[in-house]
Amino acid sequence: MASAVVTRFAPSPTGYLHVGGARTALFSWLLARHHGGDGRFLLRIEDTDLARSTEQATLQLLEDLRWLGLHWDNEQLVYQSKRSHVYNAIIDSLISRGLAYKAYDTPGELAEMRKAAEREKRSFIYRRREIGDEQLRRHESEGRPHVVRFATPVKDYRFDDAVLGPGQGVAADQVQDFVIRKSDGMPTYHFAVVVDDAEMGVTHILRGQEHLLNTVNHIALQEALSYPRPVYGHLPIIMNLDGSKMSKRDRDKKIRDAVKLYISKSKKSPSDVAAAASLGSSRLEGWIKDSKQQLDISEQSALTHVIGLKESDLPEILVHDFRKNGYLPEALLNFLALLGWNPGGDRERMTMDEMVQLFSIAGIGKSNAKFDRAKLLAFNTEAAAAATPQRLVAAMKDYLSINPDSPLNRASDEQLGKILEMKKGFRLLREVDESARFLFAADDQLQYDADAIEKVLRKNDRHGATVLQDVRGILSALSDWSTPSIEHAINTYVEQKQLGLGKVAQPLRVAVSGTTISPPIFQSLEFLGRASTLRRIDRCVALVPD
RNA sequence: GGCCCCGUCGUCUAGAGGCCUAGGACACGGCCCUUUCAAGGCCGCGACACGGGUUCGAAUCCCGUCGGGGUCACCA
Repeated sequence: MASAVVTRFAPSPTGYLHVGGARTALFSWLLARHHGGDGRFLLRIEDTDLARSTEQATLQLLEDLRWLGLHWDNEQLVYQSKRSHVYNAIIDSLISRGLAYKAYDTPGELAEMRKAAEREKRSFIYRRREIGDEQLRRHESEGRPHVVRFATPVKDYRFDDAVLGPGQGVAADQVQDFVIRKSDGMPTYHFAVVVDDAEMGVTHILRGQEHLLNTVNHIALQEALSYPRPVYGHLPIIMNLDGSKMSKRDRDKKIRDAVKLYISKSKKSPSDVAAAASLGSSRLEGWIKDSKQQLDISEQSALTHVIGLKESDLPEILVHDFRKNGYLPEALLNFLALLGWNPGGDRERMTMDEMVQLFSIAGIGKSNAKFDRAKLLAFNTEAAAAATPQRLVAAMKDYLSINPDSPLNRASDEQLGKILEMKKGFRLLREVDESARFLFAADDQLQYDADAIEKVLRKNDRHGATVLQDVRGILSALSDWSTPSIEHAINTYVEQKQLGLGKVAQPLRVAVSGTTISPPIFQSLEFLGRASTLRRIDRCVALVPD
């Protein structure tokens, strides 16, 4: 029997899934699925940081993973916060064997040691500091807070990385005694990750390159606990196009800049803005001043609404952001897979099944990759073009479910299907949404673009408006209200009058949509219906100045 | 700054000593199609970071320089 491949994704719950995390999850998932029945993909929630972890954040994380279709094989999710007893038992035995010890340094002392290291231009290395028995007893009787540190055996630590190659690690002079249990009694990431991976039988660990040096700590722990060493593969990091790190804070930054601009331009006070967005004014002002503070999703959308910043103006960072802007999960996944991995040769467009079949750690690259949204957009366009009508309707409904403000939420499945068909060639579902909204507006509420009216209808002695009048008569007399019949009638008119089709189509477009851009006009008219079409033409003609 | 990783078109990459006057995709530019916006078709622009070696021969191997990134938490 082939030996099993067990991979895992072990995020800490901080809300919706970051694209970097999504790629890590994808690679781990692909590796497991590539091994078919012998492969398992496990999910574990690393919530040892009690202050940061919330139930809602976990739910959001799971929502994104499900949307991507990266299903995990363990029915029961593993929460590290619920396993303290397991970790403590092991830590206590480590202490009794002299392999770990309690350390009583205060934060101030540690900071001082770090500063000293910095002054001497060397790395800060914590090694066990001998304190007398007497002082130890005094600390204990005082109940002074302490951490537990692992007494890392001092030697070279080297391991073979499946991505970066053999001989990774550090020399003996870089090893240090890291914390394995925090003063609040929770294990640190380094400890919990090693114990859990061993207990869950994880054989292959794919994670970001920022973890490369952590591996040394993990190996040292594995040796002390007689755990097998899994295969490690450290993935290149995904960066912004400008080379900065892709961070949730990018969205806050964009909003913050826009808010500042808005406040200075509109001459409104921060507290006005805060009130309009139903935020506390101290919350808003604190956030404006401190770039480390972050808004949550509902605060973000309230604020952007107030200052007129659109969702599509913000950089997508989280999987949820892409979903909200109308990307298809298969396109995101295909694009993400190619950020750091490729099957060799010129192969780019792949289905999930193809990726599963072709995936191998050997195809993972070593250098960091920049996230180019333009390419993702092209992938999405192709994925949408390749999707079946049913698939697109389902995707559109998913999009609408998290964009509740869209009037398209009133559309039936059949109507959505028609709209999607009209918009064939679209790039994003958001584009379909925004370009089809006029179909759901009230006839007497439609907004007209002044430039469009001027250019298409008023110019040249109201030529466009005159054409509209003619066309109105033709349309009202039409016996069959269907796309072919409308098209035929208009074409006949165009030939009679020796006009270009544009001279008729554009006025019509403006009249029913309010702008010079819309889905194909004849199909739009059919969709709107005769009554609406005529009402809009009448109202529009009346709006054209002399 | 110490330690560590990386370095092919603007971007993602193919390339594992001769197949490379370096291939593909996206972006960009031009043309075509066209009732708008897209989509689509065709053509084009465009890179082996630099300097030394090794070799008959290097994008591919070695060294150095430069550049980018990671890490130096009681966060993961």
